[in-house]
Amino acid sequence: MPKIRVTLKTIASKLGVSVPTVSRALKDYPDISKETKTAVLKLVDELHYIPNNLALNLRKNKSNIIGVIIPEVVHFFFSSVIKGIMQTAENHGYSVLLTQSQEQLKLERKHAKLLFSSHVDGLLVCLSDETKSFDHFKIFEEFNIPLVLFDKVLDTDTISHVIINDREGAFQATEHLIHQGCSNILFLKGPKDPLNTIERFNGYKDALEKYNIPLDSSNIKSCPHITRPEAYHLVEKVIKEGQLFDAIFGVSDILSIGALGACQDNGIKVPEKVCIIGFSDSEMCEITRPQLSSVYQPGFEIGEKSTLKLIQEIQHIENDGEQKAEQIILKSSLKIRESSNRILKTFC
Amino acid sequence: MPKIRVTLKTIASKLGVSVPTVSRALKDYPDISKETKTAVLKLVDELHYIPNNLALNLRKNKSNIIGVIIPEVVHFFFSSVIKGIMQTAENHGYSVLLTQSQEQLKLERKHAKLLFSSHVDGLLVCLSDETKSFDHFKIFEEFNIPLVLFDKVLDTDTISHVIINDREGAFQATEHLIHQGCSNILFLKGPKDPLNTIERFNGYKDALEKYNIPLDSSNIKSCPHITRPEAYHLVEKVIKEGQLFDAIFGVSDILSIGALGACQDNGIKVPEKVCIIGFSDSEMCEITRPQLSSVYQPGFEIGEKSTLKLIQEIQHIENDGEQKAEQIILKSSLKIRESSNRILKTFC
DNA sequence: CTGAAAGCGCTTACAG
DNA sequence: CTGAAAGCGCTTACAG
Repeated sequence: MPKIRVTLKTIASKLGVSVPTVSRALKDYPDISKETKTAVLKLVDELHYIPNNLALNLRKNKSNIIGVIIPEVVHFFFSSVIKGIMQTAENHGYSVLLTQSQEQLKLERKHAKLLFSSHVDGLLVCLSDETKSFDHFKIFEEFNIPLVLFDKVLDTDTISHVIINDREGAFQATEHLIHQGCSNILFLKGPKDPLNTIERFNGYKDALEKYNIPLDSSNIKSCPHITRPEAYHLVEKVIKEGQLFDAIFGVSDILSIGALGACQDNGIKVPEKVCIIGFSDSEMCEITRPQLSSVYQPGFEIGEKSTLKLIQEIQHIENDGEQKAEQIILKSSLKIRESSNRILKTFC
Repeated sequence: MPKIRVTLKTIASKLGVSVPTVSRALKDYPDISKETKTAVLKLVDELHYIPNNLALNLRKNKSNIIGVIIPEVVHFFFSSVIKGIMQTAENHGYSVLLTQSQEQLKLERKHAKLLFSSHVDGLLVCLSDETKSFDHFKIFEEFNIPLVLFDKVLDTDTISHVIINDREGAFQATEHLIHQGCSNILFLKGPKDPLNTIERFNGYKDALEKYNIPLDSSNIKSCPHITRPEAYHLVEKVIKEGQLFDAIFGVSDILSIGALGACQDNGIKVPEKVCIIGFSDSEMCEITRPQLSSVYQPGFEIGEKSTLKLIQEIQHIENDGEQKAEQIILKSSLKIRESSNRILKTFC
């Protein structure tokens, strides 16, 4: 036989007082007799009273829940972001309702609606690659529910967002390759062009320009599904066809790792003949031989900063403040490892 | 100025009918006039009415939320489990409230309480390594809120759980090493011994016994933090000290990968001199050279099956059924790759 | 110091 | 076919 949940009513009737009195005793109200307070606290403890958040939320019109829509969970970068979100949310008394768009606009829409009806206090979204407008988030704006975007965003100056400086990161990576003596650099990208891929490409271009290296469009290669075998076969094909190159820059580590494998299996020494660098600095970079250089993308920090910004907006709104959108740009940084380092070789 | 949320009241007053009538019109009640129904539906559409789940939940005493406590998010295996949970939950109309214990009993406790007060309909837990009892989950049992454990469990026949056959998986891995001609097999384990590590050790022992290989306790090595550098340095030390071995079985891929690096950097050929196999079959296994053999642990399926079991229990309870605990054991399987394969070498 | 009343948004017997 | 009433568990002005 399951127990009946202990409510304020249970306690009130056991004590012969009213429900509001119990409620007040629990919340350290100024006017409340010492006796009732201690009696209430004693019973609360004995009966293991746990407040019903559902009722609280309905009453206060506040759920203390943050909704999250993320394209993919099984991914080093995104899971780091989630961790940053969860830890920050928890520290501020919020819970996290997590959903996954799987890069589909349809699912993103569905989850936005669900999270709205669940009365989340705020929403954290990394847009799917299919998303080209903010239509489905309009209700959040209308009802003053804060929305903060991170990582993959669209151009906006009305919605706060946290991104990294993709262009600068890609610039540094490309410049580094050039400093290693490379000038014929393959650029491996995904299929569609979300804003951050475009920015990475711009960074690549910037660096070439700075060093007066003409941009060769045949050096731009696309891996529609962003998988390792895809990059492997693509680079292998390039090699077999005799196209020359002395470096590879992949917009994602997994692409660079596929490229590395293709070079190795076709007798091209890395970094001696070809330098390779990736993007994200996932844990896999330390596992390849040679270890893979990469542009570090601070996932945890992105989660942390977006959540802080969101909570700040939530509190601001609760105080009836006007809200202005803010763009937060985090710094990426170069992690040079063996795959692009012709000077020193380190191990482990 | 934020809009006021549209409620049944808004619609009722615009239409000059009562709130219950609107409610009934929306839910396809039998007795309801065609006219009111169409009028209501029209307004619902125009005003973009979205029901308030908070109110619904309070009323129905059901949240359609599943609580999840997982030790770590940034982890290939766990994130696969989470994906399985989320997809299955979503397909059945449930949302997921995700929390992370970080392997700490203290946090697990805290989250259990929080999830209880959030009135989750059921709870999915992978126990932290520190957890030695079910005390903090007792309230769920008392109030008939289903709990399903997965992966890391304690011995129980009152709580349903989904695990893999760790012992069998480890047995197969060890037997495979023996078939490769190995007989002096290092066993790398973590610090504490959660049930699944013990089972993996038992599988290792079983295989040695079957082939009459004496168990050498100096072959059992511990990596307290389960990190790659740890395993690297441990195995390097073993090599430098001249302890002989011809194979390594790590209870986690990351340990085996560290071990692989140590062998390679110390001139020990893999798999020629030493065969190596890991556990989990994470994506990293395909990235090392040689690629790492591993015992596949079906993460997505574990998430899927636990969620299905949980939902089944939730529905069973809603129908006042008695509940019996079930143990679901999923099969692991061997993924043989280069690191333990002396016969054929494959690439890519 | 404490109780009665009202209300958050919804649903469901009970009347009519 | 529809409304008035009650209630899910809580909080907060309003009286006294």
